[in-house]
Amino acid sequence: MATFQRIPNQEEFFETVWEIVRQIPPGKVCTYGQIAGMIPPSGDMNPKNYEAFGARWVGSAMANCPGDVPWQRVINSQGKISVRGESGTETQRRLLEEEGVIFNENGKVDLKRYRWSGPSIEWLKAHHLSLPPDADKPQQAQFPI
DNA sequence: GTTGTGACATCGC
DNA sequence: CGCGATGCCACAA
Repeated sequence: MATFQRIPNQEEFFETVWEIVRQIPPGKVCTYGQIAGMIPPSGDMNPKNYEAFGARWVGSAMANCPGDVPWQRVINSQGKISVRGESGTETQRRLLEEEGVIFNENGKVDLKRYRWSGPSIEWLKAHHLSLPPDADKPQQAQFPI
């Protein structure tokens, strides 16, 4: 495994996504874009394009994820659930609430509080991944609730 | 080979 | 804050 700087195919990409998602601890959430940002784009693709569509591929990976992947901890950048299917949305919300994640009146999660900082640097290096852009960035923003 | 579409992100109104 | 439009990749039919 390991040692790939570009994404040979969708399967590799999916595996990497799943591996990252498995690192998310209970009670924490992560955004599609954040995960995509940890995975270097394939050499064949413009970084800009990857940035625009990488998050979707993460979503595709979730749609086909194995049973041991905590997919419920992956939400969109708005702190909202994007799972297709209403039953799926309910399931995801319930699972997160079981882990202690609180949803506000708008059905959104406070990302500033529950956002996963990302895996350890060593873990990223071991998988030849990039550091999340906002890993150590101080989080100051609104608190809509 | 063409068309449709996706578990997204961002900006504008 | 909510909703609509836009961007523009890869894959399935």
